[in-house]
Amino acid sequence: MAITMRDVAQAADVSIKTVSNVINDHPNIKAETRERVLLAIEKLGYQPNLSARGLRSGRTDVISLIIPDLKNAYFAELADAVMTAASKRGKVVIIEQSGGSRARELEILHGPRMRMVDGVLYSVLGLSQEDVGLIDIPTPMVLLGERIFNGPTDHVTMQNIEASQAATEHLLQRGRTKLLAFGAHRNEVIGSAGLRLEGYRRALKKAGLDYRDELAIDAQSWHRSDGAQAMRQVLESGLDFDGVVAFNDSIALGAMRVMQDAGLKIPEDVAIIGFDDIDETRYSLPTLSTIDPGRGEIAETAVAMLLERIDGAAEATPAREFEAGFKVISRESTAI
Amino acid sequence: MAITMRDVAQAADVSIKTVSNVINDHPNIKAETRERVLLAIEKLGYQPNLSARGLRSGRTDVISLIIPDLKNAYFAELADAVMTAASKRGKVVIIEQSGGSRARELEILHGPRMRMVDGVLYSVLGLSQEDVGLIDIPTPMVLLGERIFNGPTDHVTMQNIEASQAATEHLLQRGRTKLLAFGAHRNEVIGSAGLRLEGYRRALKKAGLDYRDELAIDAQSWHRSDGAQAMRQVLESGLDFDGVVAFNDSIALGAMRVMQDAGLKIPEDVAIIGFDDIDETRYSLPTLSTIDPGRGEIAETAVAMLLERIDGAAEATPAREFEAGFKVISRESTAI
DNA sequence: CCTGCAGATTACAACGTTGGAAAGAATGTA
DNA sequence: TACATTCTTTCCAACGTTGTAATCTGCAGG
Repeated sequence: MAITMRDVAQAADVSIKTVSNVINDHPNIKAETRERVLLAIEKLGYQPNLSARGLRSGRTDVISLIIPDLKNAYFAELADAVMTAASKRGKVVIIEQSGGSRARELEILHGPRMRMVDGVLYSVLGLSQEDVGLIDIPTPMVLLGERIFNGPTDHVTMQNIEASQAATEHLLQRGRTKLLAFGAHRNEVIGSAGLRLEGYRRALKKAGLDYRDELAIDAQSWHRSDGAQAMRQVLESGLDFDGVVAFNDSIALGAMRVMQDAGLKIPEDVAIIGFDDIDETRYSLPTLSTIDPGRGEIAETAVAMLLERIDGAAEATPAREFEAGFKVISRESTAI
Repeated sequence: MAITMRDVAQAADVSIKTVSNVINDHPNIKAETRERVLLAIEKLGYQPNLSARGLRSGRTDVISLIIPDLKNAYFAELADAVMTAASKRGKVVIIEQSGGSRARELEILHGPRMRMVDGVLYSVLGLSQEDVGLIDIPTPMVLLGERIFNGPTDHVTMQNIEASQAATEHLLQRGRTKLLAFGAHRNEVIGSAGLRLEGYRRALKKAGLDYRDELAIDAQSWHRSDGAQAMRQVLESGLDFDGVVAFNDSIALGAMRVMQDAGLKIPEDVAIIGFDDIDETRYSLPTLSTIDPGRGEIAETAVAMLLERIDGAAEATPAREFEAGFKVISRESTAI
């Protein structure tokens, strides 16, 4: 049916192996022979069978990206960055959505699909630190995110504490002192919420302010609706505040919307800063100050590390931790 | 190294083929044997080698989704819908981003990666009707979008004209008569822009209003920034209007932002409706009325059609055209 | 003219799985 | 008991490619 190496070999009057050698750029091929083979490939429109290659060589040039949810702008942008980085290096990406569910993440990690890819980028959400033993799978892996540290694999993340501290200081510098830590998970120590809360506390402390627990506002999952919901409760409770450090952009946008509905002016009455620098923050009303988490750098580094593991180039290297640089992006929502 | 069927066969004391038969649910296997094999699989943690299976059977259970850009909310949501539909049927999805470039789309369509997937869902942007000959590839394919009609393959799309007409009527019913057709491409006949403009015209005509060319506002690519940019020009020009039919949500949101900056009240001064029902429209200020294009139905149908083609179930059936149903979603931006 | 050697090409096996057909076991019928 | 029939299992080959090792070619040096 389809054209195989056999057909090319026949057309170019060489052996199948020579065709393979030409395709794989092996040394010691006469220029004239190479020419002839390439011509035949061109003429017949030959395309290699990647399943066969995968079977024989153990490589598929496919990597898997496990993320909670593509509808979430942060992950959509991360996926884009990863695919771009992978594409540069000749790899394609299979995206697997976990929904952030523990069971689903384990299912994916231990499913047969893992055997079809050369490696995995795993953005952890469902598992947590005590599950560190469960992520030791035979497929090369690079971990993303803040849920598991010091695992058996390379790990790429952002400077959560430092960035959150910087975001908080950004508001403090503008004279705001009654700052909500918006999107906290109080029982969490690591994890994005835990680390960002820690950064918030450090900034307060450095400024000589007391941490007040009632200013830490819970919002379990970080969707826009959660931010809206949480802010509605805050306003009802009559809590007094003049600034919001939101732990991601989506809840910041949700909260902003609710505050505006309630007649609060941003940034005059309340200044607000988010986290992630999703595209939308540049177009909201007002535009949202935020933290650029270095998504491009994260994706590039993660893909590069993964490929080193796959190639065995980093064989001897122990598990690495990498933190991308961040930037405070100042926009209208804190332009006081 | 890894566990193969051979190991399982040995452990269960049966032949390799019996293991294969059990895995593939072949008829005529003694319950006791099946039990024994499954136990061995469990015990050894066997995972099938998908490359080998792909080579032998010609199936990989992977489908490819070609879209312009994952950062675009519409496509992120479409990708999510497609992956969910595919996952239900045991398939995974490789996403390929084309950037909407003609060259890149052709490269993907004719690249070797096409041979690794069972089928393709191709959301056309770079190619157009006169390229219809170029999309006749050996891999089963279902076309998405409005750029190419009556191609050699199945095609799933939305009711652009009808939906745009309904959106326009939605504003007309609310007493607005000076409506911008926002995001038009005047030279286009088919394509989303062309069809949506046609729907706009039909609604005007039906209401006994004249089509005025100066109200058709160009915005080439439909990103938020294009909407903002185009609206800035409209406002500068002093054009008089009281309603906007935006041809997608992103440009609607961009335009809304610019109008608000200029002191216009929405919906009091200008009512606006978008297209696509992306998540963000539920949280913008004001929330944006829009058209739900039936994304879920589109994804489900497209995947189902593709699988029928792959299975050969629709072998005899000629190329099909399917239009998903739409809904007008009325929100604050048109709540007059 | 033979030998040695590097460069170029090829033969062969193997990767792990499944399709097809043959062989073997179990059951029913005369 | 013998034989036909059905169910169950196995044997063999093949999918298209690449790694290993072997072969072959041409040429320099003695």
